[in-house]
Amino acid sequence: MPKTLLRRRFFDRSVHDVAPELIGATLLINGVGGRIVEVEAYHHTEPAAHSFVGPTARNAVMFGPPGHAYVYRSYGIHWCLNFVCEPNGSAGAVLIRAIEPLEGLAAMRRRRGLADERLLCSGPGRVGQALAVTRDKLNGLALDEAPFAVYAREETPEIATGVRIGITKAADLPWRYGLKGSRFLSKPFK
DNA sequence: TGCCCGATTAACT
DNA sequence: GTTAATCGGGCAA
Repeated sequence: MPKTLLRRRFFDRSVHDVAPELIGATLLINGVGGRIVEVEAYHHTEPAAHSFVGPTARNAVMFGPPGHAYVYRSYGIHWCLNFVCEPNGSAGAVLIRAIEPLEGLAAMRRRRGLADERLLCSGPGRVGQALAVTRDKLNGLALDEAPFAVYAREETPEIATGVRIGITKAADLPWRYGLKGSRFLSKPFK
C-alpha cells in the first residue's frame, strides 16, 4: 500500500495536470477501494462540464476549494464521484471512471451483488456503488480527511488518452486518461 | 408546472 | 446492437 497521502495542494492545479497524475494513484473510502485506472477531466469553459452553466445548487462544490469531492446523480440512477481541482473559481473536476479493486473486496462484492472482480469498479456508476458513494454522505468532503484517503502512485505508468465517454457536447476533446493495458477500464482505449 | 435529456448500467435480441 | 430503468437539473412557458 502506498504511503504518501495526496493533500489539497496536489489538487490545486489544472485538471489537465492532475487527471493524468491520478492514474495509478490509490483511492480508498472507509478503507475500501483500489488503484485508479481511468479518469476524465472537466472544466467550466467547456459545455460538457456541469459547471459550464455557472454556479447552481448541484454543482456548488465545483466552484469551491480544490481537493474536495463532488458527487452527482447520473441518469437518475447512479452516483458518480469527482475530485474538484483548479484554483478557486475555475470549477474543474476529475471524474473517477474506473478502479482496480484492491482493498475491501468483500464489501465491494456485497454492495455490487457481484463476484466478478473485473466488473466491480469498471465504470463511474459501478465505482459509486462499490465504494458506497452518495451525495448526502460525501458531497463536499475533503479528500485528505476521513473517510477519504488518496495516495500518490509510486511509479509512473504508461498513460492512454482518448475522447470522453457518454457525452454529446465537446465530444472531441481528448480528456479521458487511462492506465495502458489495464483490464479494469470501463472501455478499452483505441 | 411541464418537458427534455443526461459525465450509465444491465438485460435483452 | 438495442433498450428500459429512473430522476433531478435547467430552461421554456
